[in-house]
Amino acid sequence: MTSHIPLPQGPVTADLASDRRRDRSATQQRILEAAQAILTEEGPSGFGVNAVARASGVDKQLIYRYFGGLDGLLSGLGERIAAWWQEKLLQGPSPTPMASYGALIEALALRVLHVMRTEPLAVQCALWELADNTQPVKALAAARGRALGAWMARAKGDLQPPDGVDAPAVNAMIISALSYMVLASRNAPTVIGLATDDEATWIRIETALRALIQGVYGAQAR
Amino acid sequence: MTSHIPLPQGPVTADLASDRRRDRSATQQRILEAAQAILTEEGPSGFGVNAVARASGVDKQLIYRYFGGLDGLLSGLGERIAAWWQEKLLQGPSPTPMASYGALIEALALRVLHVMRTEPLAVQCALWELADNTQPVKALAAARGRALGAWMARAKGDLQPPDGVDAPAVNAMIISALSYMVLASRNAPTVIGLATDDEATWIRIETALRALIQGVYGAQAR
DNA sequence: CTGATAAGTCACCGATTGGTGACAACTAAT
DNA sequence: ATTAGTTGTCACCAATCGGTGACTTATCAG
Repeated sequence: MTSHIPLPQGPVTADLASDRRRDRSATQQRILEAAQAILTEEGPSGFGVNAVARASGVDKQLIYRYFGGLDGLLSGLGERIAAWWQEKLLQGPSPTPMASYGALIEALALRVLHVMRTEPLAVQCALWELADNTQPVKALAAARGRALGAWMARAKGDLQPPDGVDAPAVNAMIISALSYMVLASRNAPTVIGLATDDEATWIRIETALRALIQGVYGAQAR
Repeated sequence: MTSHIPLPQGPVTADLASDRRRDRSATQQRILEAAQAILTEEGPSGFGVNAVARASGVDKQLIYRYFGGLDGLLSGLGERIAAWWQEKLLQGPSPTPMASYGALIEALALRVLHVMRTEPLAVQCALWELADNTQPVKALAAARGRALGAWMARAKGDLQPPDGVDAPAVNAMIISALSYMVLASRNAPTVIGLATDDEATWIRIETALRALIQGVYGAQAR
């Protein structure tokens, strides 16, 4: 936040600003941190070599040297964000084995909703995945998918969905619904007739979510 | 498609190319058509004054004269697309009064899914609404909302959702789920673990959709 | 202390963007 | 036929983009 301005740092004969010693890996780190910050704050459209160089106070030439260009930078950022997803999903109420399959999905859905609503980076990533289809961005989507899968595996135990219900399809729809509503609520005060700028609406959404899940997976053990 | 190249048309003393007589409203129409085509084919990121001018074979100066710039062009395009939405939603199986509230929502959801899957413009509009928050784009979203509402009003009759179910919230989630899945399937072969590049998966999604709706709105009259 | 090499810096490139000013060509009313 | 006003055309602008070449400066092995 404080280093967004490319410090004056003496044009010639720089004798100050040398508190930042020459350190390749530290510079790489600075670049990646700035890249993540840019994506978080400005979104995919504001992302680029120039913006990252500006925000990190590092000459863009170094981005090319260390990451080989925009694609390389994206790949590096992708790895960083993949780790971030793991952390964000796994933290919070620990995914202990659940009482029923419905409860498991409910917990997962609520967790996803919470992360999407509180983490701008999550939203920007989702947005990017929808708008862009270049390889590094696809890797981002894959990383999120893995994080979700890991969470499921940890919490599932030996629970099984009821017979006659296509659990993967239903689950995908539920996660999709939440993702879309959070994305859409960013730019519009009302989404499909729901006033998403009102906090009470999100309580209604959570309730509706429970109703949907109970409806398909049964009102069994809760 | 054929007029993407800005026809040579004699730099001086143009005696041909005058089959296109000087006609303001016709030119405006050409511009709007090209704008819609660009949005449909290239998406929001490819949209711009230069692109539209190029595609329509019209000098971009005229875009500024007749629409007052990019924002004005977007507004004009917005009106055009609002009408398009009305048409697309209302065509197909006419929204006759349904047997039950669940059946009504199911029909609406299937209609939306069909339009989203078969009309690239619908997808690009949704994408644009998510990525951009400028006024003309917001108007686009509002237009779609109105089209949906009109469909509902026409088909609803005096049906009422069962007591104890927050119908607006549930409906919004269902439409959101479908929207997100279609959007996400554009760039990724698999969405939340679902292979959306396989047509069979979409049948599963429709089935899951019915299960969800019956779950909340009851298995009553079908 | 001396070089070689890596790290950092700066000035540029071509392309593209949204946007304007000035001018030529056509149309229509007088 | 002359003229006024519209329509179309073209050349330009500043800003930004991703990307590169060439330079200075610091670090460290010998």
